[in-house]
Amino acid sequence: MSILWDASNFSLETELKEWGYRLTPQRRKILSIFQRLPQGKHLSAEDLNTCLQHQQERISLSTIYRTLHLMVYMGMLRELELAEGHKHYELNRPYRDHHHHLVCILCNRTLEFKAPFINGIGVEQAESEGYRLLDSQLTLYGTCSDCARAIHLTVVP
Amino acid sequence: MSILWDASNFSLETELKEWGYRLTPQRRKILSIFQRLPQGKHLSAEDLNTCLQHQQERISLSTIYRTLHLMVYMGMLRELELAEGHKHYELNRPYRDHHHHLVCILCNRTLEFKAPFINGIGVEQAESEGYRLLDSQLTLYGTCSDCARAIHLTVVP
DNA sequence: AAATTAAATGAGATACATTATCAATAAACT
DNA sequence: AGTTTATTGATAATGTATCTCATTTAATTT
Repeated sequence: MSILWDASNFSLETELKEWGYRLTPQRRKILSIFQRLPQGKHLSAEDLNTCLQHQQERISLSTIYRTLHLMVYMGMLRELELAEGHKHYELNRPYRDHHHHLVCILCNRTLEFKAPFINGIGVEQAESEGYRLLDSQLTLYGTCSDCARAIHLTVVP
Repeated sequence: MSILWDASNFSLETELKEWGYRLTPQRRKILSIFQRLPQGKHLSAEDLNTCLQHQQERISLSTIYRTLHLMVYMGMLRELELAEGHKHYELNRPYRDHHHHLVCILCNRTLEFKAPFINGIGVEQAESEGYRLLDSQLTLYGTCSDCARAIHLTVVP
């Protein structure tokens, strides 16, 4: 299985069945929220929770975390390690908008950029070690120009 | 400033002074631990804490966290975002062993690999946005062959 | 060499994200 | 419909990291 699966011809039900998992309303609902998310938008577990509450859905935090893990494991979601102290998730759709991140370690401002050939490196490296690749992320850490300027007026946290 | 600085001709004292920070025994001690670490080895804040205790050094956790942040900011350390739920740190010595990671999201087994040209992409992208690049990390997430085999006998956490 | 001042430290409290436990529930299969 | 077993929900527990503030100390000045 490659990370390049197509979101359009995709059934949560058959995907779950393949792995021996069950189709539940909670899993259906959570996936549908990610599928309706605008390009480049990603949610934390807490974000997802409040989002569900706004839709009058009551899914426990335990289930939210469990479902996120499951969907990362099955390759439906990407888990983003940014710099805010909690993880973010988004649909894993490399065909449409697989992207990477440039993060300011001081203010956490994050810019996205594309680097299509990274995926090739990832697949090659993973397969050579016998891994099934789920996601590849290039993250650049630095300081943005605003912070570089501000740092001389204040102290590092 | 580039991320390609040379660890051999390097003085913590002058580096700190350049940024307007003070040289303290705690900072000296913490850096020296990283400098004596074997290739490819990285420590979490907790690891560092127990390591210091074994050496009869008593440095508070607050100071440990503050020093790690400071040294990442000054470019002496890399902060690694792997999959264990806490960050790891290692000396930032791109000349000698700048490497990337392939992580199994189930057992956290981590392999290192090199991809020298990644750095070029990083510098280019960061500079085009006015960032000062501190580190670039390509992280591949997947499942290793052992876990892929084991998963059919058990349940996803 | 003492006095000054501002950065740095330590200890503890605190916040926050995530995981564990376990009884109750409900998919999927017979 | 009945059975099995994955899944859920509520809550407690864990663990990483941050905040606060009084105390200490490095660097600078007199």
